[in-house]
Amino acid sequence: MQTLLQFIHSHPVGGTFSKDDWGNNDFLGVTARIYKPHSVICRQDDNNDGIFIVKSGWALLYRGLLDGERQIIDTPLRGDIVGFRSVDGPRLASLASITELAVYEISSKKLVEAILSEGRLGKTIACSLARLNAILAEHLMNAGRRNAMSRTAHFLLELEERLSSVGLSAHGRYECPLTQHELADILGMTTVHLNRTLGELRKADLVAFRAGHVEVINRKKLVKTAGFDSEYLR
Amino acid sequence: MQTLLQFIHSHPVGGTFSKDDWGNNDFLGVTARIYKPHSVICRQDDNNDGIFIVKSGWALLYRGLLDGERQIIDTPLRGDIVGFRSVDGPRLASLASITELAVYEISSKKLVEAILSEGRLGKTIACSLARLNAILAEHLMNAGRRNAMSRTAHFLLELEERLSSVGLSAHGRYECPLTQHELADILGMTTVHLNRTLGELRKADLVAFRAGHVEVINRKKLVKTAGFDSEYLR
DNA sequence: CGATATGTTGAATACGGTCAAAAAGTGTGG
DNA sequence: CCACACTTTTTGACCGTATTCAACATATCG
Repeated sequence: MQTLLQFIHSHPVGGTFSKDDWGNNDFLGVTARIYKPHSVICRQDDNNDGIFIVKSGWALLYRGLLDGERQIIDTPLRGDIVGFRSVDGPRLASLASITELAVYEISSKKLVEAILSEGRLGKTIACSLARLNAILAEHLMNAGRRNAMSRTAHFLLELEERLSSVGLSAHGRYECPLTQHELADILGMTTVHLNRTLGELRKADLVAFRAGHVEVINRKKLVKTAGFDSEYLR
Repeated sequence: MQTLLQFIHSHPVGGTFSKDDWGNNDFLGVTARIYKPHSVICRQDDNNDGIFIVKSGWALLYRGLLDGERQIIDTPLRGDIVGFRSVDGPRLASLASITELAVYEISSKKLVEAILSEGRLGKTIACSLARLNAILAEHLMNAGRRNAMSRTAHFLLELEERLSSVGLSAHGRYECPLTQHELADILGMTTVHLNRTLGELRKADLVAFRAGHVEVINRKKLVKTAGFDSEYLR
């Protein structure tokens, strides 16, 4: 069973981690816990303060509204850190698995202690948060200022880029287990409208999303309709 | 002229900073630079890598689309840190002043060095980023899943809370120099529709936004229409 | 095979956008 | 203090994108 330490040193774990930045803490010895597909790893408003690092699989980080609507905040992938808060307090979002999911869980308190004693770890965490920030800002642009077409196109290109940086995409193709319902909750639109939009993207030979598989067909045109620039994912 | 060090130790600078967390770095001796209203402090795609800490005044952090639309990502206020990136590279967003604005600017490189040698600073920066994360996630919920009414209500409540934590709001009243056009670019809607929405909020005696001044009238009903819970701002 | 989740399509509706113009506010110089 | 220009706010009429509701088709799974 691979420990967190071994995972951090293993081949492509995003631009997030550089080796040796994690000091020598006991939590590096933890092994990943495996969750079945569609299980809830932690729930919004819960009071446990663990932090998760995704080892493999797909997950959803989402916040619910009182009226039952939800917005998916992010789809944490291999190497992403989830759940760091600036203060003690209940969780702001829920985390659920889509596929089988392996995550390392470490105590928030211990992580903060480790940051305090090892500057490089602080930098690592700060950089990971800064990247998530950039992603959230781009999602905000999506929801606020792009129409259904370019929004959808943009997110599919983002996924490709993120997956490819952890070795899970190549040649414009990748596996994507998201349902259209989940995609809609990411993009802030209805399932029905997303479905029609995906249809249009397919008909225009830009990108095909079907059966858990995405294929970029005409990258140039797709990038143009999306207004996509991958700089924010670096 | 107050140095960054003195500022950090001065009375309410959010929950962002705790005293003594900044170690002993030369950049703590910088003094704030003053910008006139409506000046551009830095521009998206620029290659300077400075980091800004707002001392006083209102600013806008925004990203532009190719078609000329823009989405305002955040309104950094007293004590907020702007511009930290996970990697070297061009700026992802522009920063502009609305009012006269005083900001400390420090070199990204020096800050990272300081983080590496002083764990407490890493923690401080990480916490600041985590809070910004929470704010961005909430803005994403706004744009994605709340209608014009509750979205507007929600943001006005957020501003009140954020301002109050740095001593700039009390008794449900605060100064807010944002134009309706800027507010619309924050909320991802058009000026015209925002104007009508503000009218409705006023007519319903929930909150009044006029002449650079906001007044919460019926907090209970406002919180309810917004679905507002301030936990994410802690 | 039946049950449930997911995807697809159609028709009616609504929320917010677009376009245009007027009213009110702000600032500047004569 | 007024005239002028400019920005910001407000209002009206019309339009379009995305939502809603509903039905049906197609996978997926025990």
